[in-house]
Amino acid sequence: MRLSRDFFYTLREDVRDEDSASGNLLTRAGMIRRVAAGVYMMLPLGLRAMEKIEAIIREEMVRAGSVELRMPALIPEDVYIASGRREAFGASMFALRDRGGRPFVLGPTHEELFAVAARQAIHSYKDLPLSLFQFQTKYRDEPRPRFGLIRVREFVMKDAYSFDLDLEGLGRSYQAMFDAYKRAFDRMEIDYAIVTADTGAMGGLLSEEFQALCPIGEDILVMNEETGYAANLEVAACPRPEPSSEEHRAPRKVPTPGQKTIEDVTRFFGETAERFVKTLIYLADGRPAAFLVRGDHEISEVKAMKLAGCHELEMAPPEVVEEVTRAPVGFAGPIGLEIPVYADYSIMAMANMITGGNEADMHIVDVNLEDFSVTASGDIRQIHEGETTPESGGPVHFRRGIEIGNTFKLGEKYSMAMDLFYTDSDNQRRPVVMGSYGIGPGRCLAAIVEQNHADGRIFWPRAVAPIEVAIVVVSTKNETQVAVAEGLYESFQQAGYDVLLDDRDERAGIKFNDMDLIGAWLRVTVGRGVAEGKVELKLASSDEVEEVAIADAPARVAELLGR
RNA sequence: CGAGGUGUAGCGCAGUUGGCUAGCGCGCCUGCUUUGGGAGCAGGAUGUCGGGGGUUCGAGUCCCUUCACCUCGACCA
Repeated sequence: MRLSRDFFYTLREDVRDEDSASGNLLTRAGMIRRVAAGVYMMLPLGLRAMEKIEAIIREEMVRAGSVELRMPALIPEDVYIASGRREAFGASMFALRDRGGRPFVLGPTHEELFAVAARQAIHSYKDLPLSLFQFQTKYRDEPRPRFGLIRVREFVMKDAYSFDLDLEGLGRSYQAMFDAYKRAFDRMEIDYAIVTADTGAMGGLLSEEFQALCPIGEDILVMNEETGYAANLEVAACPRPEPSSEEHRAPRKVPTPGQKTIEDVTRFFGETAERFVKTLIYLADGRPAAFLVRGDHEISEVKAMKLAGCHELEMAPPEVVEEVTRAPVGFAGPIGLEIPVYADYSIMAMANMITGGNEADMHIVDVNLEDFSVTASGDIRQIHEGETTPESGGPVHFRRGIEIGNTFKLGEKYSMAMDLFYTDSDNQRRPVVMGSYGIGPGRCLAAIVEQNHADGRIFWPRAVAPIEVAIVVVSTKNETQVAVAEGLYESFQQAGYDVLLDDRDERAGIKFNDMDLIGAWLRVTVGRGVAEGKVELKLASSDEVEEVAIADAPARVAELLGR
C-alpha cells in the first residue's frame, strides 16, 4: 500500500467508549471503527491482519482433512425450531421477516444447516467420516457488547463440523481438529490454555475451550500448572468435605431484626460464614426451587442447572421469594419449604447450621440435615482459589481468558433433531455422530493485540503482522530519496511481501510514530543516508538500527523476514 | 431487564446562577519558515449543542419525552 493514496489514518488520542487496549489501539491505528455497539468496520489494515489469521486457520483446517464451503447467514427460522434452539437462543437471535411475512433469523451458529447439508451426501457408512468448515458471519444480539472485537454482535467465525459412524470415529475427528487448533494458535503465537468447559446450549458430551490468557478475559480459568489441570470456573469440580463430627443440637429460633445478608448475620452472630447456609430461590424452567450453598460459597448456575435438570435458571423475583418462603427477601431457609431443595455437597457435611427462618427478622441456629428435606445434592458451587480437587492434584489458582476457540463432541443430538442417519454394514439405520469446532478470528486479533502491546504500539507476531516491511521516505521533497524508496517498494512488491510505502508529505516523526502504532514488522528508512548510498533497517522488536547499502537492502530484508 | 453515567466540530474536551456572534487543544485548509521521533509563525474553514416537545423576552444551560452510547449487575455458545 502506498500511504499517499491509500485509505489510511491514525488517531493521536485514545477513543472514548473503547474500554480495552486492543479496541483502542486497533481504532487508533485505523484498523477498525465502531459503527454501533458490538458492530465494527474492518478497515484495510485490520482486514489484512484478519485475512492473515484466517489464512492460518484455513491452512490448518485443510491439513486436518476438512472441506470448505459456505452457508448463508440468513436462515429460515424453522431450521432452529426443529432443533429446539430457537427457544434456547431466545432474544439473542436477530429475527426478521421477509416481505411475505415469513420468519427468518440471522444465524448465530450453524450446526443445524450443516446437518441438513450433510443429509444430502451421507446415506451409507461408506460416506463417513466427513469434515466440513466455513468462514461465515454470525449474529448474536448480545445484551452487552464490550471490549472492542472481543464481545460483538456481528463477527466472523470459522466453524467446522465432523460427521462420524460412532463415538470412536468422533474421537479421531475430534483429535484431528484439536491438533489443528493447537497448530493454528501456535502459529499466531497466542499464549493460551485449553480448559474443559460447559456444553451449555450446544448440548453434547464434551467441550473444551482454547482460552487466550489475558487480564481482561471474561472467563475465569481454574488451573494447576504442575499437574496440567485446567477447567472453566463454570465446571471446575469442587472438593467434597468430610462430614462434620459435631454432635447435632436441636434447632431454635433467634430473632435477627434487619439482618439480611450473610455479612449482616456473621457480624450479628459473631460466627464465620462457614456456619451459615445461603438459601437461594431460583426459577428453574419457570418453577421455583431452592439452592443451598454454604455462607462463604457462591453458586455456580451452570452446575445448578445440571443438578436440577433444567434448561433455564434465573433468580426468582422478590414476589416469588416472599410467596415460597412466606417471609421478606433475606430470611429464606430450607426448613418447611414446599419446593424442590437442591443442596451443595458442602451442606451435606455440615452440622448445627445457621439458616434463614422463613419468617421476618428470624434465623434458626443448630439446624441439621434431619430438620429439612433435600431433593438432590451435588456440586453446585464455584471453587475457590487455593482449594484442591482430586482432579487438580494440588491447589488451584485462577487466570482469566478470552475464549478464542472451542471444540464440542456433540454426539447424536443434532443428527436426531435434523434427521441425519446412515445405513451401516448390517443394514441398520443409525444416527450420524457429530462434532463442532469454532474459532473467532476477530477474538484472535483482539487477543493478539491485548497480549502484544506497549507504549501505545502494537507488536505483531510475525505471522499475522499486516505490514511486513514499511518504507519511510524521510523527505518526499528529496528526489533521490523518493527514487530509492520507489525502487525498493517495487522490489519488495515483486518479492511478495506485505509492504507499505509511507510517501506522505509529513514530517519524519509523524511517520515513525505511525509505523510504530500500526506495528510494521520491519522499517526501512530512506533518508539522509541515501547520499552515501545507504538506507536503514529497523525491526519493531529491537532498538537497533542497521545501515545497509541500497543494493544490499533487498537481500538483507529477505533475510530478516526469513523469506 | 435493574442501577448509575455520558451525548457540544473529524478526535479529545470546557461551557458559571438561563443572557451578546458557542469555545479550547489536536486534526483539517492557505501562506511562510522548517524538515531524522507527533515542529514554529500568521491567517482560515468546520457545529441539526443526539432527536422531539415545553417553560421563557431569551435555552447548550431549566422541565417533559425519546434515541444512542458507556459502566456495574442480570443475562449469554
